[in-house]
Amino acid sequence: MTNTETRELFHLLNQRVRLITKEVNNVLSDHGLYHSQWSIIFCLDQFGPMTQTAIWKYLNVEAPTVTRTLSRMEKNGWIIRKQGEDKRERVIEMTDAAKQKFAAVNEAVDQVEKEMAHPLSSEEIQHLQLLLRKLGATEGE
Amino acid sequence: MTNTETRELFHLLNQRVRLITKEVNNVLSDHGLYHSQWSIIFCLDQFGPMTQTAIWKYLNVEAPTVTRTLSRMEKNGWIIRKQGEDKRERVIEMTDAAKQKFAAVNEAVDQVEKEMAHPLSSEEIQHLQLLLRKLGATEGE
DNA sequence: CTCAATTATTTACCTAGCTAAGTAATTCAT
DNA sequence: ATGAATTACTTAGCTAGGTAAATAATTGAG
Repeated sequence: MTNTETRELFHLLNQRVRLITKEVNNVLSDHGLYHSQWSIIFCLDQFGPMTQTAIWKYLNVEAPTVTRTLSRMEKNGWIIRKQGEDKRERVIEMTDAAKQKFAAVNEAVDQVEKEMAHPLSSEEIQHLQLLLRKLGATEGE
Repeated sequence: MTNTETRELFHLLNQRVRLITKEVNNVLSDHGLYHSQWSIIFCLDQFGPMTQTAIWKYLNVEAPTVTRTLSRMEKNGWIIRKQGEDKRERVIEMTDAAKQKFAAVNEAVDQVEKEMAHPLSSEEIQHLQLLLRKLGATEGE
């Protein structure tokens, strides 16, 4: 019985995330970005230039994923990679073009996210966050 | 202010789903399956032989995604495709081998899911489902 | 100081979402 | 009954997760 509940929950989770990603990608396509590229831009805006490791650790993604996405973004003129003090590191910065576009994209994303979150009250959003944080939280978190 | 909350929420959602998928994939790898392949097997067990369209509609995924995944599963001996009455349709069935393995895999997945959901009470799971259903629910849903 | 271990990034190769466009079978309007 | 529209599925090509293994730079133990 409770197994069924759990199944449903995970099924629902997957569906929702796909739906949301799709929606966000759709909005971002007007700006020539994809969801995960945007998440990197957002990260860079928030923290300033940062190392690739810092990025993938923050996004909770594996290193090769970030390497690949950054390559695309570099090719498309969103970011540049500079060599760090430690010569193994590559420090990622937004290009001037990216900085100029940031506000508009941010606005658009806020818009969709607000729409999608609209059926929920502020308290519900907080509660949802709380429940999600509990879900799948093994010891080390 | 509320924008930040929303951002965090979507960020968290993505992270959780990735983490969960990873965990499930890890368990499934012992059985030679991946998460989305399992979701199809589960579907077939529940509803019996079904058409590809029925599958992708149920899973809320696009048709080509299912086509590809089914090809892999066919190659690996999990399913067979039979021609339907309507010759455009292909009816998908689990193989005998798949049916034999089903119980063990189901057990293993239940196990992980239960572990991951463990920090949540039954009420919390119900509530989480409710909140997720509200999220991103546009008119047509 | 030197060499083994660690760390940052990359490469290669899986799976799995997506869209756009194609093919074959069926349905439906005329 | 025929031809246009629809439907089921596929193919091609994109993004983005993941793991395993390679390379280059740094750290650290002796």
